[in-house]
Amino acid sequence: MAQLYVSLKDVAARAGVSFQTASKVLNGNHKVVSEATRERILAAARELGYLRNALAHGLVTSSTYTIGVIGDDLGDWVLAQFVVGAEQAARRHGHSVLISTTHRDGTDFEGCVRQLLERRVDGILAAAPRSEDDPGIGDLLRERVPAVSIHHVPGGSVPVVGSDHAETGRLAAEHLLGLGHRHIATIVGPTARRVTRSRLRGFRAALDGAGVALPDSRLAGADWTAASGFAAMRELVERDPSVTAVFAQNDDMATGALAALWQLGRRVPDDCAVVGCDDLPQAPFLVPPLTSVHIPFRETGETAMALLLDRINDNEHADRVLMPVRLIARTSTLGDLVTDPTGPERSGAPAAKRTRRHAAGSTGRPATHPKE
Amino acid sequence: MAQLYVSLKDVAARAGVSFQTASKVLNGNHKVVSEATRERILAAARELGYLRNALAHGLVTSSTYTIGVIGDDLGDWVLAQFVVGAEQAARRHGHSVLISTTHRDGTDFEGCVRQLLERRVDGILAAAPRSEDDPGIGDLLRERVPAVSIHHVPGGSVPVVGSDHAETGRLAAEHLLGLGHRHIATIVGPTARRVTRSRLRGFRAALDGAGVALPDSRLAGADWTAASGFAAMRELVERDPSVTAVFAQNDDMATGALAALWQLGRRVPDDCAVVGCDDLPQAPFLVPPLTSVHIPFRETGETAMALLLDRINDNEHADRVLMPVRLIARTSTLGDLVTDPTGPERSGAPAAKRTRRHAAGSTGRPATHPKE
DNA sequence: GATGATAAGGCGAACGTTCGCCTAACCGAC
DNA sequence: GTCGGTTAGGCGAACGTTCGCCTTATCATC
Repeated sequence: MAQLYVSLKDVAARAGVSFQTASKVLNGNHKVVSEATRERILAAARELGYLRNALAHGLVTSSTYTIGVIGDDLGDWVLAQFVVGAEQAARRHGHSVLISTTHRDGTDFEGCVRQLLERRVDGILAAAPRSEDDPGIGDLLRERVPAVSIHHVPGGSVPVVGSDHAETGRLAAEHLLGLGHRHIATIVGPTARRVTRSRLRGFRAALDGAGVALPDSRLAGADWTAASGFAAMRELVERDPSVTAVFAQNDDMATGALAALWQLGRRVPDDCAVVGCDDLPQAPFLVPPLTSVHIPFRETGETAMALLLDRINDNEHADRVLMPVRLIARTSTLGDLVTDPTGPERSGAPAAKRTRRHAAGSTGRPATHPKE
Repeated sequence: MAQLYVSLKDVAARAGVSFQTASKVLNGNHKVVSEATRERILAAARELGYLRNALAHGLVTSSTYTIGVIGDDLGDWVLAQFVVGAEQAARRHGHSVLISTTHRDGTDFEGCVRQLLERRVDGILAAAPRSEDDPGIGDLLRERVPAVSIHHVPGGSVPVVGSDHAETGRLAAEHLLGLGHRHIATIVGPTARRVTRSRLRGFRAALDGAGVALPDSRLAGADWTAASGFAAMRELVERDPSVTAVFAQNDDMATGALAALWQLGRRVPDDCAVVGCDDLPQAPFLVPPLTSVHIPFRETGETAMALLLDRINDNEHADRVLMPVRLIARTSTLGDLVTDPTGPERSGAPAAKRTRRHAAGSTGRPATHPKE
């Protein structure tokens, strides 16, 4: 930490030129000096360990090659995936990422924006679901720099990159219907969230299409956590013991549901099938391996960042992007049809539709399934 | 995005003062102007939406109130927790966080440092386990700004905040020994990693102390993923079917181990108890709920950032901090003793030590459960 | 009525860049 | 021997701040 940073002046002095000339050379402005002095300058920079001062650079060019990312809580695996994807895309284009997380209650969005704008970020990427219906957010994001969000932003003019939530619900419903289920329940996230409502809409529409009802007794609210999924599942079974399948709107809640069913002594999927959503990395290794709708979070982040960079560079760009989702079928709905969690994934409905099993098990899970 | 940013000059013009005076007032330099002009300046700033240019500010004060965080892969839940904790601590002290992730292979550490230094961060927090034994890293981190790491850094002079890995291994071993297990196996992470070796050292020492051997046949290598834990568990059982307990060095591998045991038809914990490490949020909701050593990742990040800020401010600071770890006992080792995954956690060894159960009618599942 | 203290705020310089224009030297050609 | 063109590099200004010192006006005091 001895003498900290060397400036252009230092480099220029050592090379015997003016600092402006050094600047030109170090910016790759080839044709402006002789090969000899060019070499001298580059050598001096190298020897002195010159690192351009991005502050000064940004001050004069008024662009910082830095993108601000606002997130609610990066401790959340899903949100973290977005950010990772976004960071990688940014880095590929020579940009850095400044992160700013809202307070626990999700209210400090404005403070985040301010913090980023003071640092003169070139653009803002919002990953703040809790603020999706706050009307002020739109104004903040429209204010000074280009923005892109991965959640709804009131008022428009902020492009959104997301996935097709209704399709997600539809996939889950059709998978269960295809397996012959008719008594189907669902565990949903907070109803204030758009994603909750959209997934439910798609889910319900598919059931309706098949003439299957979704009464309130088969709908339980939760808050995305495994604990809430656990409680919701118990509640569902208590309200209507005839339920044979459940769709949880995310894998954490599905994990809780599996735990509840296990504790209640209900076999999965024989007594009750479970479909999750998100396809977390551990989904194939839950007991039993969890069927889930895969959402490409990382790719969503990459796409969102790419779109933002296009906007910043005044390139053409879409106003809205929907990433594709797909269902990965595993044991929690298929039963014995799938035996190896490490094996190749199955997509969509099982190749051979079949009625629900009742046979008690030969191998495998039995130990944990006492009713036999 | 109309006219972008307003400068101090604009504010000053509107208030009818020089921009330097406006600067003083906006920096809270109270006693230097009359109350009236003070009000006028503040009003002008508010009306114009003035936001200080952090670039210019940093240029002259040579401090940016920005901390660089280098991480290997924030998609990893554990690493993300560190970063979240760090970000929150930074934010509490008015600092922002610039993140920079190494390439997939973990080699681009130098590029990350460079990127951060160009932006003149006030300090660097390293969370890059893959570089823990790269001798060059130490030199880079010592070079220009204060640094703190949450992993070993060769060469010293970079404070490290971490947890006591040997203690972690010891806790797991003693818990299993206390339950009467004697045929104990372990699934370890990559042996190149220090954490792997330390946890193994503590684990082995505790077994040694109890006169229990840990032959190579009871040791399986894996790579932290659930898939590798799954494979390792199958291997362990195949090599030595008499094993009655296993300690996996993280919860993902433990999750894979649970899946493998389930697939093999072995009851947990009756046939084989499982202890994990990390205490992921879903651990209480695995089937069965997983006993695990809790590591305070978030708090580690907070502590590391606090230490870094102390260093930056030339306050006194420790050279090494070890965060406390504790074992949370759940069904995967205790069996029926624990019935409610949502209930209060149990810490340490079970209140009443007991020999292993053999009761056949028991199911590995809550006795409270409707078997009626 | 000169003196000195205090209050209120102006002013120049510096931070490290980029950018566009300017200059000096050299060279060949008419 | 003057002209025009090219090559190599210098130079001033600007970006938006902070900081320390300077100036002016006001006012009580001797």
